[in-house]
Amino acid sequence: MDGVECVDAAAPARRVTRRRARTRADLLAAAFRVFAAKGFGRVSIEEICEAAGYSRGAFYSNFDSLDHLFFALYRERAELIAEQVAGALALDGPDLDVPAAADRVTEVLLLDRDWLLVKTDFLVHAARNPDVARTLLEHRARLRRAIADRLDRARDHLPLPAVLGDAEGAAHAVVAAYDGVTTQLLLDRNTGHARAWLRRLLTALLTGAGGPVTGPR
Amino acid sequence: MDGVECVDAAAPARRVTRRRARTRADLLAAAFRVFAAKGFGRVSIEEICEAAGYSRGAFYSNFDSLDHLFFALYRERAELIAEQVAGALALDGPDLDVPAAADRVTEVLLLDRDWLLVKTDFLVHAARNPDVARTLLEHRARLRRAIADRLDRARDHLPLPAVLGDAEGAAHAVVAAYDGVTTQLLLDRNTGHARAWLRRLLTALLTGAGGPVTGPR
DNA sequence: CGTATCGGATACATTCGCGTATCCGGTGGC
DNA sequence: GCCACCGGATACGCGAATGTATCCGATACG
Repeated sequence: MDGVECVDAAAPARRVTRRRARTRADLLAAAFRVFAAKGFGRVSIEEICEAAGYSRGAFYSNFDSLDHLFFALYRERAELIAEQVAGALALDGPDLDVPAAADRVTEVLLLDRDWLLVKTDFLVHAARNPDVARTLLEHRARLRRAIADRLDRARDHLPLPAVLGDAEGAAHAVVAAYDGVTTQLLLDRNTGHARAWLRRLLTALLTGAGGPVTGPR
Repeated sequence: MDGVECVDAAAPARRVTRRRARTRADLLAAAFRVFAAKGFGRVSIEEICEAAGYSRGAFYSNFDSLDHLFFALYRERAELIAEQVAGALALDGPDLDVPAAADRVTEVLLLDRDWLLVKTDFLVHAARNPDVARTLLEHRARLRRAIADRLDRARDHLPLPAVLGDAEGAAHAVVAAYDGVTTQLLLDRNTGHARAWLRRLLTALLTGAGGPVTGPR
């Protein structure tokens, strides 16, 4: 309900002990598992502590509330994923092999069902919290930017369909396709289908291949 | 956690009193509002009763649990929406004006933010409950079927891009686009953008318009 | 108009989760 | 190796939400 603070404002130079960092990491890892399994909002603080092998005292020593932990967890993982995606995009040269790149990115984005679950929980949470939503929107904007840059770099070899507008627009479409496939994957749990569909959608959107008039590619 | 029963199996011909039906409807309507505002999992039974103007006794007389109410609520609304979509699709003749149809469907699907919120809550719930997921998948399949039928009816005037496969495949893509746009809309609350984007995506996917080789328009 | 039943209200016991205050063992600085 | 201190464990009180058992007014029916 209250705005989740992003920075520990009034922390007067906390000496980050080795031990402390470890328990914090343990709690985050356990929280990830528990959240994925039961869903945010169906999870008690004690459950997380139990899963991590600590007591509630440890929790309150490291986090202010469950919301804060959830937020921290999301930030951490999202950062990680973003780096991996950037890496997967930067792999090949100036010309872009859309299906191949899509496969590589898919590997990162669609393979970990637990992450999709937690991410969707966070989305639902953000949808009702403008402050939280802002953070998520920023992450998405960064992701779009990375994609747009990649598309721009390859715009000589890959002319984009006009309906999508510039590279930024195309990136928007890519993210939408990703979100759409995610939804389906959450329900049918068929990663193979999801990957194939994402590749299909991306090729259809980006290359406009197989259009009605165009002959056999 | 337990499988949510769809049929009231052991109900020995309950005489559906007028009064009873009314309170049940009131509870469902109130639940919709409360769920949309706070999210499933952050809502207590008492909150719903309070919003509906009844006591908890009334609730337990009409529903077994919060899960059951949520399930019933989703079924009711989803049925409603499905009918409206079918109506919007059936409107024009054998030839299909994609942007116009998209606009009409959008009107039904994207305009009610509260419904999107509840629907996403339900998605998250279903993602962890195979039984619930099955119901949602059936609804989606029915929606896809309606779209595919519509596309089939217009396949003479609207040749589909080959990458998407048959009409069923194209319908799959349409739903994915819808889901993707929904996600973005939940975050930025910009219905105008969402509608425009859905139209863009659908035209790009279905007509393959503005492809790289094709000239202006 | 009387009565039997139905539907919702009220009251209660119980469980669960939270946040805090305090304690004790291990860790790091010197 | 001693000591101060940090970090996590334990214990406690509290409030909220749940499910049930019982009561009373309304409603339908003869």
